[in-house]
Amino acid sequence: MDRRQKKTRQAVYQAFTSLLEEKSYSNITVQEIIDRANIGRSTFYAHFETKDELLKALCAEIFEHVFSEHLAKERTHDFSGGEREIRAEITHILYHLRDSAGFLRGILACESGEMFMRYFKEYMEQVFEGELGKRDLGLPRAYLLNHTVCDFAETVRWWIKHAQYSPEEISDFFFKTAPLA
Amino acid sequence: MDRRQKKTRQAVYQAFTSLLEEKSYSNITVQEIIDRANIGRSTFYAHFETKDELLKALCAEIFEHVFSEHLAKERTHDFSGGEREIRAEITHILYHLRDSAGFLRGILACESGEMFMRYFKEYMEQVFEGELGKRDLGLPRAYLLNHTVCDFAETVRWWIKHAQYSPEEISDFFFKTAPLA
DNA sequence: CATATATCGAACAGTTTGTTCGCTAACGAT
DNA sequence: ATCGTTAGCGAACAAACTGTTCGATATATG
Repeated sequence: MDRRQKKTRQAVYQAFTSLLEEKSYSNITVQEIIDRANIGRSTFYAHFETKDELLKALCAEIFEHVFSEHLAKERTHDFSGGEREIRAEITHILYHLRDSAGFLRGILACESGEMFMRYFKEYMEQVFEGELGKRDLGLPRAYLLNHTVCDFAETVRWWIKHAQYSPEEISDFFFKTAPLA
Repeated sequence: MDRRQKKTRQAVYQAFTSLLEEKSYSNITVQEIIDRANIGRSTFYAHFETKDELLKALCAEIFEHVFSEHLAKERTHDFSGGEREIRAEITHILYHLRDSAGFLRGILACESGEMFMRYFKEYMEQVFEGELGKRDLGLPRAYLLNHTVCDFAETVRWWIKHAQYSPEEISDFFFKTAPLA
């Protein structure tokens, strides 16, 4: 990709995340992003159709990082077998998420979080897809998957607000109630 | 309150909910609400500062209804004792929510569903406060409460999207994984 | 160097928002 | 029934934001 394009995208991501740490998503205007990124108006629209598309692209970038190991595993069909593996994977993801805590705090600050959470859950679905408990609780599979994914996502959200816990502790919390056995 | 004011508020609520059944919150403009409610522009702004304030007021109105029984119980210090009572109460709340399903679909289908969910969870905290399982799982109480509240809220959100289930079935689903025993 | 392409930024039309203000209509207390 | 008070009306307005266009300029890449 052209160096200029990379520079522009980087400036936009940077401006956007720094704005997200100050105010909620819906109160941020394209104009503010443009001003802070120091780019021309038409340049922004050459890269992103809307503010929503920008958020989507940014989330994809973040998740590319957070889920990199999982996606690599999937590509090589190296599906994890037991509970030990999924525990390790979850803890791993939590470590990655902790690195982005600043950005997450901004984007999860109330209203703005919804969209991030939606994308996050999409990725988590892939992680939990084959890991749902074998014990049949008499629940629709779709319900169980949604339950587990939301459980984890809300655990992460809670963690961001109560930052005193370690990834291992949070992982423990999650597995104490999750129906993954 | 002045009859005229009541009439105006009613017209606005009505217009807003009917719009929410057609399109998502963020795509509804104040102008549309005004047009459908058949009121003057300045009249709307005399009642509500912003669209968000309107949503807030409407949520408060809805919850006043949905949680009326629970709030009455709390006022008379008639705290429920066993699992049977809380199950009945949850089912009751689900029945109330089903009545507002059209409105909920609109409000949950976008970014600002977050706002509704936040208010909803606030109320649900009161409901679950004294009902957390006695079995100590070694989890912080704040975590457990958040987990349970989010679990229920997400169950409701899932239900709105998969409307083929009855309140009783959804209540069963919820209690199969909830740590309330 | 030469060609392609990214950026710039001003200008534009179209929306939406929130406020103001003079007028009219409805209310409710006496 | 009257009368002072209050609510609603709606046109007009300034301000902000959006998304697009276009010619000029700067930069990248082969």
